[in-house]
Amino acid sequence: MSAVTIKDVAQLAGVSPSTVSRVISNHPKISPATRKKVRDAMHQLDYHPNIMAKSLVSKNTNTIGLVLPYSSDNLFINPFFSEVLRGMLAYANNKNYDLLLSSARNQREELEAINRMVLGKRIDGVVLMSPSRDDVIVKKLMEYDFPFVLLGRSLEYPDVLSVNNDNIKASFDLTNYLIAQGHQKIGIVTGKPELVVSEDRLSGFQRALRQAGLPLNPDWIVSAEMLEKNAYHTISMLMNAGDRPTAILVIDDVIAISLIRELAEIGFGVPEDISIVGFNNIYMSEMSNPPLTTIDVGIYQLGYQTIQQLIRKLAGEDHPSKVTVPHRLVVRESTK
Amino acid sequence: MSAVTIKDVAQLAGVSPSTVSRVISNHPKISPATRKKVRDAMHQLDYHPNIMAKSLVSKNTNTIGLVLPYSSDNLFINPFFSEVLRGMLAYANNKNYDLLLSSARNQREELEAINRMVLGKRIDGVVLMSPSRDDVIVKKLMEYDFPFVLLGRSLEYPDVLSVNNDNIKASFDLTNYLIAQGHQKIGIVTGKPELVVSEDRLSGFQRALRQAGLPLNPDWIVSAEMLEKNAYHTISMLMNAGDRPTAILVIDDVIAISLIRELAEIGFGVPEDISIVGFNNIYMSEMSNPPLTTIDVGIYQLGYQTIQQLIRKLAGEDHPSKVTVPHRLVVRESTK
DNA sequence: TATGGTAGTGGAAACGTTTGCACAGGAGGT
DNA sequence: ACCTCCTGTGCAAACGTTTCCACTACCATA
Repeated sequence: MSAVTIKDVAQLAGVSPSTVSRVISNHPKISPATRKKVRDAMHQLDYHPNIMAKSLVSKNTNTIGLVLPYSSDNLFINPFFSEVLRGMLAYANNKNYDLLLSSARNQREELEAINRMVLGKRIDGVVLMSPSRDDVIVKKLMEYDFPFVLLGRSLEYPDVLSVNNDNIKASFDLTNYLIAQGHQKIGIVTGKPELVVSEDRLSGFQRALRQAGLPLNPDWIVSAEMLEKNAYHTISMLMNAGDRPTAILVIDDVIAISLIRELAEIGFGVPEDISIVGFNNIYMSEMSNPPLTTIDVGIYQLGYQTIQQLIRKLAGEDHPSKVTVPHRLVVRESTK
Repeated sequence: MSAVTIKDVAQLAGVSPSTVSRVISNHPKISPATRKKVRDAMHQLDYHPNIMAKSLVSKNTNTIGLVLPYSSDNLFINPFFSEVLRGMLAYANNKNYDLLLSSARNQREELEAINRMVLGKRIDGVVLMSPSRDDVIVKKLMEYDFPFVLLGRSLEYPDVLSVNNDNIKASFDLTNYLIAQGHQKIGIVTGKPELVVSEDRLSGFQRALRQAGLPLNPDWIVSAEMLEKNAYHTISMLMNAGDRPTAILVIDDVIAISLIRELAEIGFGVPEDISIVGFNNIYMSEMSNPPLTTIDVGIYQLGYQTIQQLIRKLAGEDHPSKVTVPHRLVVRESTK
């Protein structure tokens, strides 16, 4: 195991360690001759700086922390996450940052993990993916004045960085598409009420109905939770009521895809008997049977811009603190 | 930003920094009284050790590196990955390890990232997910005697850690299931030939056919690549030949699911007109329409045991170097 | 020729830990 | 009463960097 240090390089090049350090950090006043000598020595010894020692004194780690929140077991299984991560890594690696991952099974663990990373001086900034409203971690980070960015929700504080979609508008647009297709009786499968995103999508839906003067039958609102627990019963209730919806907006593509399958089991065809739309446009949505009409929320971009926000802040660059990633209606064959 | 160090704790507790350090690391010969004093002081100051300083001298980082390989754009989008990661994090976090993520767009970048982490003393061990056969990184790590584990392939070297499935057997089992269902004409959609996993699954398939004395019509072998490029044409060729297969084994669930949809578009029902089976049992397989018959390869376990292998090695524990995660046939409704 | 300025380099302290070694004090054996 | 041994603690060096400050040449200017 090679343990070549800056001193070895210095010795080989016939200069002092300070000079080597300066060459590494591209200090302006190093003579070209010295620079070359040192570079050659570094190369010859296959020198790589000890990052621990470096961060200990320079006080930055070129690392961004990411704690996967406890409420996200589904988020995690959900293909959503790996696409977000891909976007994050793309930007981070390009700027020479790495991602440090930890996970938590509950809020205490989440707080612990963050404390360990932040107070342990292990990372320069942190991404908060916890989609719920709870602010104890945010408060703590603000108190320490530690750089962080929120993914998937925003906060009124003007200087808190965040990256999000306009979920209200997205849901509004999606509902209006259904209305424009002639649907008058539209149901919805809602997500966990404690999540901001669920609330936003529900409210955009309601607003669109209201604006079009359409009714919202309470029987047409079911929760994803209910659906998961007892799919058959829930769907039967919905579809065998005297007045059944002709279209259903589903809070998430994954759930939409599974709903389509469950409808098929009971004998309802999509889109012949009922139209289904989802949210997110995950990779699978295009490949489902039938392909799903949905809102593309720019999953990759969400990840990409989250890290962009954070790294820009770390670099002291000026930039708006709230970023809204645009969404886009993708019409496929699950609607008519 | 709190900058409380071991010295602050020592001062408050009225002991020396060494003693504090010993309390932290549970040194046996510290008197209970001192131990309590120090613990109280730590708590009162909300002390968290500076991990950089700690690793600098102790020479371990409690961090495991993970470089996402360049050939894995699909692997990455593939829900497979997030489930593997979930397994990895579960074990790692439980043992107080974190994961350091980097990605690479080509082999040079991959090597660079590994060098940076390994030679930079940033990690204690590394997971290699690159599923192809190329050994330059493995050679380098062996040369340095740096701990690593292979995920998704094994190597003849006796002391190289690896976690894998028995893909030959898995494919053999899956094919035999189809044969037992009465299928005599079975086709296959193969993966990239340079991947070990593709090769193994193809060879298990061939072996089962041979053993049953069944023919393998060359027209019934198509590559996933071809399918992706020109699905319609490829499928038409397959299905409109005089002699068409009654079942198709597909190298990967994602591709199987998309194949089902494409067959539906041309007018072939699954499983009425043709049976389809996949590999992996990703989360979505259960929710597809129809639900997919597949081989569960224990994705979560693959991740979990990979990290287990590595951490055990780091802890100096004795254990077998090659782990094979068992697979399991999951019969659903895409076959008859 | 003396003076000042600048470009290039080295010395040494500092970052916050861990740990080998030394040492004080008390217990136990003769 | 003396020696030995053990328990618990402190001192100081070391880990591999960065960076402030000082210093040496050398050149240009007066």
